[in-house]
Amino acid sequence: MNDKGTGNKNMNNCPLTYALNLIGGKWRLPIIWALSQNNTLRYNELKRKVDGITNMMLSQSLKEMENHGLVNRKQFMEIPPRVEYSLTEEGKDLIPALESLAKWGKGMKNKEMDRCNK
Amino acid sequence: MNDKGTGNKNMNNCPLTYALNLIGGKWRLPIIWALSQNNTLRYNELKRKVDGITNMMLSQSLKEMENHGLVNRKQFMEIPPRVEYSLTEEGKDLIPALESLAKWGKGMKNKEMDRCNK
DNA sequence: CTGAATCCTCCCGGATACTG
DNA sequence: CAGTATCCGGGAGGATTCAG
Repeated sequence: MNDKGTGNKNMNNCPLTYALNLIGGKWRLPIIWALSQNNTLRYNELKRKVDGITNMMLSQSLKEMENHGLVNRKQFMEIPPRVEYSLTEEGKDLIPALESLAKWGKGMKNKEMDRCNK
Repeated sequence: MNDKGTGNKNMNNCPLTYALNLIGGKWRLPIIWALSQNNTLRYNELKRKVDGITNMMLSQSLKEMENHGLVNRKQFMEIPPRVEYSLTEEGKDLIPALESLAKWGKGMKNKEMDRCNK
């Protein structure tokens, strides 16, 4: 399996680095975020929510996250094809941690603006 | 300022992405971690704690994090030169969020091993 | 509609050498 | 001791095209 994002050897025992590898990369977080706000989303719905993403990046990211147990993929044998994506329980467990990080990031952003306006 | 790591345009309003930009990259997290376990560290002490990092990466990462208000840099006008690094209050505020993420990552890692051993 | 395959570009991160 | 300067390769990410 590939280690995208923050690949690091010396901290292999660090679960933090492991977590960052799972949600790192340019698109994974936006995808998770979109999925967290909807029970299930079809491929093209997801593509529309994550603005600017290409088919390549979306399908690749989804596949990787599915392999990591973050995302459920449910395929319906129909014509036209229908595939629904959703977060697994593990994926949902991630949300609180992300919100905590987001809260911190918001604070940092404000302080940055303060610095610039001074 | 440069947007290393997970640079993303469409999610600029997302504080989560902002946070990830601050702690992304290959070395920032290991550095933060080392600093979080010591009140202050000198340059070379830090370099020894973060195994494998080069001068270039260490000084660059430190400078960026200092600019972002994560790290304090205290320089003593002495011979030989002495510089001490520490986390700012904002940097310390990050630790709980990271621990939350680490906890999640640990759980994910265990499940991955389960999958492989089956 | 839901992807896969190929090719290509850009820049992060590393090696090495040098400085006050 | 605490960094900087310069050059360079690899890999993540993107555009385009094709397929079931």
